[in-house]
Amino acid sequence: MAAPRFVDGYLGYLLGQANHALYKDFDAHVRAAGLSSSEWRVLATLHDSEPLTISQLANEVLSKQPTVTKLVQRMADQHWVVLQGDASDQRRTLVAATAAGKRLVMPLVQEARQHEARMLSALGSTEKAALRKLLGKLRYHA
Amino acid sequence: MAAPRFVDGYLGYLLGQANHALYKDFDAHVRAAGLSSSEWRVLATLHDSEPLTISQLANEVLSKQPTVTKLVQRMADQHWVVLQGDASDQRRTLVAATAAGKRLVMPLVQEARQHEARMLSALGSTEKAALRKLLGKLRYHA
DNA sequence: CCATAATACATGAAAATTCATGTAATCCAA
DNA sequence: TTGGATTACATGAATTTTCATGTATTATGG
Repeated sequence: MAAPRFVDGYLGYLLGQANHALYKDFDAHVRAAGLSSSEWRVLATLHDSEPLTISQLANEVLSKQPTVTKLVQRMADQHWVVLQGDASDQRRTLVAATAAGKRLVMPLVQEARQHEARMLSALGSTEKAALRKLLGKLRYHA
Repeated sequence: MAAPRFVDGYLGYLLGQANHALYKDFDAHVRAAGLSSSEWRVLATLHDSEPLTISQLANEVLSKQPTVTKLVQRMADQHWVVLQGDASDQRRTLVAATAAGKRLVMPLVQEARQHEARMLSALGSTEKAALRKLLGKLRYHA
């Protein structure tokens, strides 16, 4: 038998693989709706949220600020989001989902819930709770 | 109290956040060694592995085939990997880490082990085992 | 106040990624 | 066999992301 590879036991690798498995499976739905995965993450975040600043959004969607600046500019061109200055701090740009953006993403959110349920059907309810708790701990501890 | 956002309960989001937290923290070490995160993943995979084809590697590092083709070409220019045709199937290109590539990545692998241990120190040993098992299940079930 | 620092974002250039497609090698069924 | 799929990879063009930097606004210590 071959010696086990480093990556096969490495948490970063396991997390990445699990994350990718979830993402890749659902990506077809996202593309079918006419969105890129970045755009999906933005709209999934904004559709039931207060407007967020560029930086807050960058943190949410795990990207860099210039990436998000340009991403939301493209999305604004398609009228999926609106950008407006924050009156209380003129350095900030607030990003909000438009009605059109919400209409576009709503069915996907429903599909995401169903997809998640299918993925989690392999786990018992105790395991599900444990997983969420463990992921939360990891994220917090980083 | 504000209504909970969709993303805050969404598994994909939690996985992504946990993954990013792990990655972001370690990325400074990777950059300090003169590697991009893609290059780190390639060398971490190859340093204790048999040579892999481009497609196998793309699957391992969660990228697309053209991305990896060009990535390993750049890495070959720096003599971190070598590319050679597979004699038994001339369509294939095999990628292997060079001695220089291994020397470069070895200290990082050690740091990764330590970093992982620090991250996991928030969890008990039962929790650690549970986490690995759960991630494995998710990945398999996708 | 004021000068300085810090914050928030935009932008141009460079780099990386991805898509669409092309080519060559292999497989396989008739 | 052999001709049509299939597989594996490379490549050019387009897109996206990132880096480095610049500008404007807000915070803060003296």
